[in-house]
Amino acid sequence: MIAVLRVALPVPLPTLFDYLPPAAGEARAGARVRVPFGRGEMVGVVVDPAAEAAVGTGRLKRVSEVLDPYPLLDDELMATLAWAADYWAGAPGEAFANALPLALREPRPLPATGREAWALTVQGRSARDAKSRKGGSAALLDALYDGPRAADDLALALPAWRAAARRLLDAGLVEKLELEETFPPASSTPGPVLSDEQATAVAAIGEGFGSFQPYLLDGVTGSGKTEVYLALIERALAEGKQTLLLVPEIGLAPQTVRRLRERLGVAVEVLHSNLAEGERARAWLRARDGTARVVIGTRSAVFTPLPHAGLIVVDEEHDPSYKQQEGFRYHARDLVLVRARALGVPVVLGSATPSLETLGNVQAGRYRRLVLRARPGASQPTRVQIVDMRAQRLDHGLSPTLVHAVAACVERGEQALVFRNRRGYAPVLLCHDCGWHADCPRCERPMTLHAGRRRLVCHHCDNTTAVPPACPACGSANLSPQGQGTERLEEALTERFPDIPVVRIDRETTRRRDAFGDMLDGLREDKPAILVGTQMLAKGHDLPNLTLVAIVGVDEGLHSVDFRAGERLAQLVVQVAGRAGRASKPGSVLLQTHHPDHAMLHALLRGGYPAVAESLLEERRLLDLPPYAHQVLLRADALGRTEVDAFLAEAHVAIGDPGDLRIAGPMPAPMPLRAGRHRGQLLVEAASRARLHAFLRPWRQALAGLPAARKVRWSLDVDPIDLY
DNA sequence: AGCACGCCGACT
DNA sequence: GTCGGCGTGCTC
Repeated sequence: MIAVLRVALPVPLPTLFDYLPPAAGEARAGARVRVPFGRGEMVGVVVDPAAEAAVGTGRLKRVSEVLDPYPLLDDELMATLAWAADYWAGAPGEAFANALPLALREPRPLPATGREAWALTVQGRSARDAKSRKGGSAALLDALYDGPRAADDLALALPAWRAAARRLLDAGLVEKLELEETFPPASSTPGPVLSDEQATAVAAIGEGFGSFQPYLLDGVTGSGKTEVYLALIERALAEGKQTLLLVPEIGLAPQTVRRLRERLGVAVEVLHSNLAEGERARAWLRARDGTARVVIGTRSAVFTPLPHAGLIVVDEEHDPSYKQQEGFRYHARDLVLVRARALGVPVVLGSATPSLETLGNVQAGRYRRLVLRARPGASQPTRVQIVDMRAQRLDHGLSPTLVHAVAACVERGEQALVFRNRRGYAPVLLCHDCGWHADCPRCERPMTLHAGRRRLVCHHCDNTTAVPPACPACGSANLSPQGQGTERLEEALTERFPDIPVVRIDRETTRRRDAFGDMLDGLREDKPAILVGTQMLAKGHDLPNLTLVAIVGVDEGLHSVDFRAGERLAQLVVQVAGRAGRASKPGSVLLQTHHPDHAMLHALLRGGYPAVAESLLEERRLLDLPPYAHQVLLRADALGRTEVDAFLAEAHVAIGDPGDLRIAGPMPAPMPLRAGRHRGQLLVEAASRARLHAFLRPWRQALAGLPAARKVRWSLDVDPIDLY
C-alpha cells in the first residue's frame, strides 16, 4: 500500500479524499492544499499526511500545490473539527469549511495579518492646515492629524470614513498602511469596584485558571455579568493568555466592542458574519499567531484558533442562535465545552435564564454554579403582575388595565415598552360574512396583513400578495383583520397617546443598517415614549428611562406542541421584563393573558425563572426528554408528499431492531407544508449520547444509500432545538 | 453541493 | 434541424 494524503474538502459528502503527494513541498496535517476535484480545483485541508490509500491507486490524483508550509489549523482544532463532524453527523469537509474564513478557502497565500491603518501624507498635512477640504474629508484629515489610525478604529469614530478615504487617497492626501504591531495599546481603564457576589465569582473562576472546568454564571439582568467577564479577561491577559468571548447574533453592538477595547487596552478582535471576508480572515490569523488577545464573536467564532488559550466565555448561553440551523448543524455552546477540555481552560456560561441543558449539567455536578442576585442599578425589584384579559373590553387587543398603566407611566415622564412577538398589522384577514380567510397557498397557513405595505405576507415563506378588495369566496367587502401585530399596536397607541412618540422596533422598521442603533440612541434621553416591538427588544439594551414592560399575548407559547416552548416562553418573558427599571427607577411588568391560572405563569410570578426552570426540568426528567434523553431528528421534504413518506418509511425500516431506542414517527412536521414543499420527520431518542451515536453512525450511512433518499431533501439534526 | 452526461418538447 | 428540461451519477 502506498502512502497518500487524506484531505477534507468543502463538499457535503461523508468522506475524506485521498491524493498522491505533491510534486514539491511537504504537506503537513492542518495545512491547506490545492487539489484537482471533479473537473475543477478546490482548496482542502490535510487531515492525515500519511494515510493508507482507501481506493484503487489508479483513481488517485496528485495534490497540485501546498498552500501552507506550516499547519494553519493546530492539532487541537483538527481534533475538535473531526469530533464535531462525527457528533453532529456532518460531512467532515463541511466542518472544516465552517472553521475557515471564506478568504482562507481561496487558493491564495495568506493575507498579511498586519492591521489596515491610514495616515496623512505630507500633502495631506498641509491640506488639513489649509482647511482646503470640507465635510467627511475634513473630518478624516482631522482624525488622522495626530498620527496613523487603524481602519476599525476609524469606523467607530467616523461611520462614513471609507468614502472620504477613497477621495483623499486619489488626491494623494492620505495613504494606506499595514501596521504589523498592535496599536499603541491605549492604556486600560480600571473597572468599577466589584460587588461581593461579583468578587466571589471572579475569585472562584480565577482559581480554576489553567484547567478545564465549566461554570454557570447565573445572574439576573443588570446584575453585572459583564463586569465579571471583564475582570476574568483582565486576569487572563495578565497571564499572557487569550480569551474567546461568544455573544448571540444580535448582541454584538459596536458600543460593546468599544467598551471592551477601552477597558482592556489591548487588541480586541471581532468576528461576526457582517465583517468583510478579508478582515475576518485577518482577525482569525491574528488569533492564530497569538497577537489577538481577546476575540469576541458570534457562533462561528467558536472555530477561532487559540494557541495561548486562557479562558472561554459564552454570554447568554441559552440563546438559540448558537445552534446552526442549516448545513452543518453544530451547537457553538456545546462545542466550546469540547474545546475548553482539550485546551485545559475554564469555561464561563453566562445567562439570566440558563438553558435546561446547562441547568441539568449543574444538577449532575458537571458544572459549578455561581449566582449573582443583586441588581446594583435598581433600587427596588421589578414587580410582575398578571392581567386577566377575559371579560375585559379590549381595544385593539389592549386591556384597559394595560392602557392605564401605559398612561400613568408616560405621565410620570417615563417610557413604556409594549412587547408583542408578531410583526405586521394582523396575523389573519377574515371574511366576516362567510368565514374565508387569506391563506398562503404554499404553506396552508394564514397570511399576515401588513397595512403599511398594503400587502398580505406569509411569514413562513415570504410569499406576498395584494390585499383583496373583497372576499374572493363570497364577494363581501366585510373583510376584517383578526388579532394584533406590532404595526396595529403602534397605530392604536399613537391614536390613544397622540402627544407621546410611539416607536415601533421590529424587522420592518430596522431594515436599514444602523436603524436599530439609531432608534435606541433616540430613546436614551430622559423623555416619555412608548416602544412597540418584537423579540428584537428582548436582548440587553440599556434604556434608563424605561420603567414599564407590558407583554401582550404570550398565550400562543402556553399551548405549543414543542416541548421546549415553556422554557422559551419563560426565558423570553424574563428577558423582556429585564428591560424595565434598570437605573434608579423601579420597574414593573404586566403580563396580559387569557390564561391567568396557567401553572407556568404562576411559578414565574412566585419564584421567577429559577422556579420555572426547576419545575420544567423535573417534568423533562419524568417524561424522559432532553437533557435526560438524547435525540436525533431526521427531516425530509419534497414537492410530493409520497416521496417524503416513502423515504421516511425506508429510513424507519433501516433502523432494524430498535432495542432500547425510542422512535416517534414517521410523522408530518409541525408545518406539514412550507413554501410548497411537503415535510415529514422521524425522531429517535436514546438514554445516552453513546447509545445514540452508536446507532447514528451506521444509520446515516444506510440513509445515504436508500433509493428514496435521492427524491427528497433530507438532513439529520443531532440535539435538535426545535422541531420545525 | 456542483457539474457533468443524457434522452425528449418548442423554437430561431 | 437545435436549445434546454431536470433525472441520475460521480467526485480521491
